[in-house]
Amino acid sequence: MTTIKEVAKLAGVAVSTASNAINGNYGVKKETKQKVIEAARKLNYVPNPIAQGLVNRNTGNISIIVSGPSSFNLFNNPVFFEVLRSITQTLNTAGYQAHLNIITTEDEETEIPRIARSRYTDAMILVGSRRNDIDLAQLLGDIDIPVLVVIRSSPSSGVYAVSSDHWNCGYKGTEYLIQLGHKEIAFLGALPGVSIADERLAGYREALEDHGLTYRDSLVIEGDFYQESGLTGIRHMLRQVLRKPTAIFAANDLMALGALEGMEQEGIRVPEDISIMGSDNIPNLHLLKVPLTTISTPFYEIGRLASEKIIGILEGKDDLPEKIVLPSELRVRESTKRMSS
Amino acid sequence: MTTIKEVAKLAGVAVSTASNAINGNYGVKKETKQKVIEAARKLNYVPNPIAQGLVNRNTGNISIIVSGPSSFNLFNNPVFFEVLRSITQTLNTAGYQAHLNIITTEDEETEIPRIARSRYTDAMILVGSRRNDIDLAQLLGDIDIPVLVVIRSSPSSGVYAVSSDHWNCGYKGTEYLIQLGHKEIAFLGALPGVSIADERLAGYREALEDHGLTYRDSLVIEGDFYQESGLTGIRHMLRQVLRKPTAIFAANDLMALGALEGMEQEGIRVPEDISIMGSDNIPNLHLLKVPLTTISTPFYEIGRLASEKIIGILEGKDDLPEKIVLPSELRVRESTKRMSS
DNA sequence: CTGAAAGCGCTTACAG
DNA sequence: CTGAAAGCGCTTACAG
Repeated sequence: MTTIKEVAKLAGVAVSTASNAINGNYGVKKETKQKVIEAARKLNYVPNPIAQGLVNRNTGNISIIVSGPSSFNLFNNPVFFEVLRSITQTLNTAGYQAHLNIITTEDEETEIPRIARSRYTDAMILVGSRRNDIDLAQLLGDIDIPVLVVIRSSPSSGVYAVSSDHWNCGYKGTEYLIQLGHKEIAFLGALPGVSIADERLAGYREALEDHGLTYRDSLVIEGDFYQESGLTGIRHMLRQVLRKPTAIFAANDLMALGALEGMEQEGIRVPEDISIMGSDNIPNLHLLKVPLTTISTPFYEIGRLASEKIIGILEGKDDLPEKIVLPSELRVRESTKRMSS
Repeated sequence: MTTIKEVAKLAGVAVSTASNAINGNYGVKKETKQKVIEAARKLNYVPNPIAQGLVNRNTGNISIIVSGPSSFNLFNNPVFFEVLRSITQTLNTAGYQAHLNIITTEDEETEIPRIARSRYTDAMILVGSRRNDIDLAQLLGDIDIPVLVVIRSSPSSGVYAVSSDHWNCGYKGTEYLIQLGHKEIAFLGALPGVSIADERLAGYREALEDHGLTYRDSLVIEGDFYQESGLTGIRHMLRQVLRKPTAIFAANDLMALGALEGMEQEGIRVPEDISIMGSDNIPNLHLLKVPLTTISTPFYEIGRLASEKIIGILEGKDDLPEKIVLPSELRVRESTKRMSS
């Protein structure tokens, strides 16, 4: 590995002028600069980022922390890879490295502070945490590097967020079902205190009320945004409730998949007996037994803006708002149908 | 950020003994060691890995490079996240950090050497490259840090590999179709020079021949292991060939999904008209219109062993073989049926 | 067992 | 415009 010392030697200058020539910081005569550049090229010189990091007090690394359920065989969501892809590409293009950590909800409490203190990273981007806002705010309060959460709203000031409009997603989805003539609409994915769930639920509720329908707790089903909870949640609800809903709004596609499975097990046909829609628009929904109507979330765009925001903060040229909210879109497929009443 | 200097000061010793006490390298009196440990604890001392890296000449980072097609909207495979999850967890448990790079096939040529030379990383794990073995061997030949490829065989000596038995996968899948009475079996996913494709194809061919069936080029369909190629490949084949196959072995599930879609567009029923099976066992195949029969690949296990292997190499206690091959299993669902002849 | 010194590869004031 | 010196936070021989 060639060092700046060797470059300086070949160019016949001091290491400090070699450094200045390469980084263009201080005034360097044109010719000497040329000599140094030439020597560096000849020797295939690549500055050692570790050494640079030591003096510059930064690492060029940004940690992406993906958090998921502790039963790891449930820990899968096609959304994650899409977000990782856009974050790492944006980061790399800007000359940063992405550190990846994949942890469980339980480990957040020890791992997040550990990673922040490790000095391996200049900032962190949080993906997928299902911790409620109050606890998350507390956990992130002690972190002294920039923190950004993605696909959920900021739990507290000082924590940046890039997300889509969850309230609107809940509202728009529910309104669509109402327009199809449904009056008994269930909500799948209540998770009190977690903003993404609270906001989608609030949108659902307001859509109902705006259209003169009654919000009822018995039609609100808990779910943790993983598939299994959709399956168990829907089966439980179907057995409990006297008047079955005619439609279900699921707060994400994964739970909708679970619900599809649960309804199949209960002998309920979709959409003939019950309509269902999801949210997110994960890949290949059109190939399902019942192609799923959903509301898309712009994951690639979210990841891109999250990275740009974090880089802006680190480089002191942050021109994006503290909270970025992107729009989402309805994608109608075959799991929802007009009431034939 | 507290440094070892402050720890040493509080403990009343020199920084070198503080260092020795903490790292336990040289002999240190029990009491002084205690004093140092205590001081470090009190000050919440975390060694700066950047500084350590500079003297130890390692970074503690391992790069995971995921490579995919250049048309990025096609770049999605649920397999990737599963592999990332197992690699990063294993790496982190052993005290290493995962660097993530997500690139395109085209960029491999510039990015892989760049990452290797960047000094940001001690080793690299390659995921998803569809470059043919000869070119890959050449590309990796110049890399002077340990390189391991995952889910494909090693293209050359010096490159480590952790994979499943692709030949057996092709053989076992084809044999299953033969046992169902099929005699005209197509292979979807030929990609000459790429070991995973070549090996699955070789297994397919040998299964045919072992059972007295003729291998025919016209039934071998090209595919790049992404979904789109399954769709176009199958449509093309169905229009070209005179005698339609009664079954298809797809070299991965993603192409099988594309094929499912293509056959639907061509008005062909699965499995009534044509049986199809995939490989990999990605999530939620049981929820498809036609639940897909497949051969599972142990992705989590592959990622875990890949990380252990790389760590073993870096730490000089490598006790795993240079090429690790794991078994895969048949998962029968509804996309394959017995010939009713 | 302990500490002073040198050095990892770089950058940043500062003198000339 | 150029170079000698100091320093980033650590570890590693080496002298005592």
